[in-house]
Amino acid sequence: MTPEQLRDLVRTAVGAAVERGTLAVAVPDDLVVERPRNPEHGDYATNVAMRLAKPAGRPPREVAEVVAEELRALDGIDRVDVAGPGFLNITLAQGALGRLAVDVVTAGEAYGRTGALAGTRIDLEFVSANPTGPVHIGGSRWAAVGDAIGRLLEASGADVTREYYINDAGAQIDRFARSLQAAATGQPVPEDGYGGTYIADIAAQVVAVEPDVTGRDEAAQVQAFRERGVALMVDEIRRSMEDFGVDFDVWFSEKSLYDSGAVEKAIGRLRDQGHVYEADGAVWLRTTTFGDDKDRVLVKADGETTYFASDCAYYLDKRARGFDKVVIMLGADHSGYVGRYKALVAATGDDPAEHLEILIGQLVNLLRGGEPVRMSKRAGTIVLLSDLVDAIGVDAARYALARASVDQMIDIDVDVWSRQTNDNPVFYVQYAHARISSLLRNAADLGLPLGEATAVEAGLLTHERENDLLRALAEFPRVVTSAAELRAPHRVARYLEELAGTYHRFYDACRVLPRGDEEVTPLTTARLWLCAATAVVLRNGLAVLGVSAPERM
RNA sequence: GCGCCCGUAGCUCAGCGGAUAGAGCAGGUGCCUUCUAAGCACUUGGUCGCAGGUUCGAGUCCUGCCGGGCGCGCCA
Repeated sequence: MTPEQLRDLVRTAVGAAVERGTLAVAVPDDLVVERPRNPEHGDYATNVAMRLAKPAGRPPREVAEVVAEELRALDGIDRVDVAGPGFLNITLAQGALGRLAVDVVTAGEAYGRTGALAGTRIDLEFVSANPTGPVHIGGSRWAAVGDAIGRLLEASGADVTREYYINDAGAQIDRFARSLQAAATGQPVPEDGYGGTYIADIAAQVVAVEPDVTGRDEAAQVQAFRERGVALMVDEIRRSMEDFGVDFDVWFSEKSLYDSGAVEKAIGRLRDQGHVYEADGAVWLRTTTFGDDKDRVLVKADGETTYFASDCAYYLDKRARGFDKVVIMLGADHSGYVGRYKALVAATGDDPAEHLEILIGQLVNLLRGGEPVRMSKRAGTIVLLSDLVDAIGVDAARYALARASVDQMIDIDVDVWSRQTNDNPVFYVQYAHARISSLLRNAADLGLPLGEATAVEAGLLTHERENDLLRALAEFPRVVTSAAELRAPHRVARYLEELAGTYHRFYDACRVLPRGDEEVTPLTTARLWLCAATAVVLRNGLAVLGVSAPERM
């Protein structure tokens, strides 16, 4: 039995009491059934009586007794105790809990998935690093976390489009193009240009494709380096994302919004809606109407449009593509962007609370040997996502980046991370999976298939460690659901660490396979199912994080 | 100055109003002729930054302070 099923039983019990007239309240729909920390408090506990005490106008413990009485009569419940201030401590009937092992294996990949967001189309934008250089280590966090959030939303049934916004318009792209041109022609790095070694690589690639490029006039050269260079840079970024296990569905060009006239149209639309005005020679969007700190410029006095102007067009484009919700993940260095973006959405006539969600994640702190490293594209002290992957591998990198709350700043010391790969909890989790895989291989070698689900005597799983493991497995769907709701993939990681620990302790205490000439018993089979169920949950959980579940280590 | 985030064990961090606050690492002591020891058991370690408030109950919510990070451009 899962906590969800038990919650339904509790609801049924409350309803029965109301029916009977022993309790005068409305049946709550937000009641909580959870696994108590202390095993003496039963398999599950609920605070429903404490929540109902006030509406019922009776002491919590009295309400608890009433509900407990109804609950005891239900199927699958062994005992119900009233404890403390009014908790109901519930112990499930033999077998009701163990049956979960069979249910999990049967559900397989579907275990933990829900339909909570079925029918919702979500556009999820993350990373979106400028195509003026490779993705550095700061962007790696958003790659790991953003993709995991996408997987979580998908696990909740949402239709997710992963999107990368390519800032291929504007001044920084001009600087990039001029830097390429300078590198190709042997000139020094321009003022405010980019000087990393990758610039020379890209420049050489452009020249390889267009050997005569350096013979053209200045403007034509810069033009060619801009187009070819950006395309090559985007290719490189795409490759590093793919190598990291992140596949974007859409690579959206900012420049295309200008080329198609979408930016002009967006400004026109906002003007028609009465939110645009002119002052000091510039065109402004009156975002203060919608709670922003100050109004924002769309077109500068020199006639150039701002980044914000293309954002207006970009948002409208996303909505026109049919997304119900636009989610954007940004680093804390862009937190000032939230207010104006919400205002923009409101100005278009949408409700920001419904259609927009901006997730802010704290920045990574890059260290080397304990010393802070200041990254500079000019000085070449840039540390790349690929450097991290080369050092510790995709699994370890993704896991380490995703296991921290995005509200928390994290230190990445490539030296330390490289040296201490065995300290990365990912291996603890993966090891549990490899261990089970090995055990199931051995079982197969002994001619011990799992067999028919109906034949499993789940009631035999009565050992304390077995119960711990079953309860942990039962939690998984709730962990996924809440992690998805909170956009907090780190919760899945932390859960997996607990599950792995629970499994290791079970493994230590409960022999699964017969040794020597021992006989195969129904308990052997039941435990095999329990192991298989654990492997399923470890796989499903790791999959949410984009981390592999190895069969051997 | 204003906005957002953080402050929990020696270190790095979990803890979406619940019972005796947890994990990893670091330190100490044990456990492999039997399913993977990348494991397990035991053990050391806490004014949950400080002060008020809200309530049956606060690490969690509110207010004010202290300390740290980020942001407050006709930059991106």
